[in-house]
Amino acid sequence: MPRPRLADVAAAAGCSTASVSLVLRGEPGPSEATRDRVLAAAEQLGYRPDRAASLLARRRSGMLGVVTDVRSTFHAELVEELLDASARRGFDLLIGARSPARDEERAVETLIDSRCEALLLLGTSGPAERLVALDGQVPVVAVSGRAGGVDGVRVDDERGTREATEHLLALGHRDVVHVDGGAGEIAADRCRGYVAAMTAAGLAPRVLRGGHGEADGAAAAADLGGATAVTVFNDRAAVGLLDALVRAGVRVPADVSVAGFDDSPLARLAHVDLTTVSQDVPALVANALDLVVARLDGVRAERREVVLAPRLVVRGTTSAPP
Amino acid sequence: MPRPRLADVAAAAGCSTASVSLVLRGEPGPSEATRDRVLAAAEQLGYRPDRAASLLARRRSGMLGVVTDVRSTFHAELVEELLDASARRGFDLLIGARSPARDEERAVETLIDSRCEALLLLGTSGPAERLVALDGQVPVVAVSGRAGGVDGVRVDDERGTREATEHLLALGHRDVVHVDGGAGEIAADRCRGYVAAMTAAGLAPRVLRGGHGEADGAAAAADLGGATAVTVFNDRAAVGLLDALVRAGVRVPADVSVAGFDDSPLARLAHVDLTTVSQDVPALVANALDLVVARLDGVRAERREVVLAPRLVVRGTTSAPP
DNA sequence: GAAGGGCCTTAAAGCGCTTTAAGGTGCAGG
DNA sequence: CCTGCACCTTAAAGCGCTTTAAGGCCCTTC
Repeated sequence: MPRPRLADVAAAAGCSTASVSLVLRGEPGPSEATRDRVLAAAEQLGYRPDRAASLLARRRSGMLGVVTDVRSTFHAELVEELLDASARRGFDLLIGARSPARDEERAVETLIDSRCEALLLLGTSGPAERLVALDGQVPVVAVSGRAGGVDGVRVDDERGTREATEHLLALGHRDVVHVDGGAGEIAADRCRGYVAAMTAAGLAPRVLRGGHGEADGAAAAADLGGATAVTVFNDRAAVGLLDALVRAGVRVPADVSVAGFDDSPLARLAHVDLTTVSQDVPALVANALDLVVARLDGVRAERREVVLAPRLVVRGTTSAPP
Repeated sequence: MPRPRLADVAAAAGCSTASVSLVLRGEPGPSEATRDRVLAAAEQLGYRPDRAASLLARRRSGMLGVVTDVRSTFHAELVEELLDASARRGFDLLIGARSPARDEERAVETLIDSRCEALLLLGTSGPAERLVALDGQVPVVAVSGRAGGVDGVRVDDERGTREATEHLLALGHRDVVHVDGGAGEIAADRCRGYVAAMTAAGLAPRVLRGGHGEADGAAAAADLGGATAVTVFNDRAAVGLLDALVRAGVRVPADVSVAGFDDSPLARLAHVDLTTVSQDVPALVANALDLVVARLDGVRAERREVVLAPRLVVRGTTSAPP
């Protein structure tokens, strides 16, 4: 018994393949009676549509293009979630890696070339006019990055570090420093949140030079001075800092409290147990896909930006000052 | 200018679409002259085949089914690599999760139902006759598990722990214990490797009850006795053990050396830096896909089993005994 | 020179689904 | 009783590619 096709269902339901197609996709047209018969027949035969044929007939590719920065673990997380979430919505993912050498424009070209129906740019910082032009060709959504003129989804970074800092202040810390993430919009936002919380509390902010990686965080360990608490640009740098502190015999959180940003899997490890700010990757991804789908279905034309609230996750690396 | 199709290339090359199709897929038939013209035309037009149409016409789905144990991080690694490697070979992956509640047979059913062309069973332990029967329906490859009667790819687990143990013995350790992984073929193999190395060295083996997770490893910490070195079933358990030791004030590797198994990302973290046995996930996956492809292309009929050599990765958790 | 045989090439028939335009049907209104 | 209209339904034409069977062409061979 070969697998049933549309025609088999049609035969069983006593109608045409056109009707079956309409019913199974929930399109308007067929009457209630036809609908019932078709659904019953499909169910009874265990019918499963053929994706390739469907895509072919509707002239779609079923592919979404993603441009990601190869070096970012946060992007890796986003991609992983995207892989899942987009599969659930019936899309395949084509991943275009961007690196210092191979810039975004190039990656985008390849993706468009490969019939992607829409593009998700992770952490893009391209000039607005380029993005808008691109958006003219194919729907574009900027995920976790500044979205100049195109749809975007991101977490409120400023609020994230602000809340982390406020958490430390509430614990009684006064000398709180921030290890920043170097250049870039996101690092600037996070730094701003820290500064805002400190100034609001009438305290003087102090920012240490940092970066995206473990080594950057570790390097900052020497400059803490008398600080009893630190907010760090991201989890990787925070873990580096943590490691340097432990090796130096500094107890965390007894002597120094540390808070990261991202809630990466790293932070969740039992023996790291880092207090951090969660970006809610699933929500970020789900929203991005919603935007994409809405555009593809032609439901919406105007630009939209979604800003999600960050969520402070308090774990074991923060406590009251010594 | 809409994207070129086969007919456009045919027109440009002055031949039929049939010839173009043959040439582009490297099938025999067309003459050298035709081949050249077609390739030139395709290149010139920037032709890219339409996967959906191609799959449809050749009655294939382009999908591979993978059955994985949701709880295993090692499986997660395999899946991640598979995602990549199979995409490169033009396959989509359909993942069927297996858990204590939802057994392998069920997952397999769904996958076959969804038109998968072949199945990759991760860590299966199904009875040989069931696997063979399944193999009759669709090519099956057992990855990292005992392959009863069907194609299989795995690492030599016994040799892995044997080499890890030998490494510790070579460092001068005498009192080496093994924390095992509970029931299962793999745990048994690894345990056997440890025992073999110890007996060969004229020492008495001592095996502690363990398991797959961090907690299992941590629990074993209390039972080490005077042991100066430990080989652990897998990295997760080893990290748990490590954590328990550090918290108890035991220095690693100064007081106790620890070796894991899997070379998971966990082991590679700077502040874990675990000596472990690498399974070479990319090789495992590449071999598995080779087996699948060979079967699908009908190149081979007889069963084949690939056993890869493990590789000891010496990092910072092992050193000479105190 | 006819018959036979390699080699290439191609027309045409799908693959399983979507979509569009045309064809019923039944009922209200004239 | 004929129109007109609103609703359903369906035949048929693809989507872009693969594949098969048939056809051409040009040598050989007798």
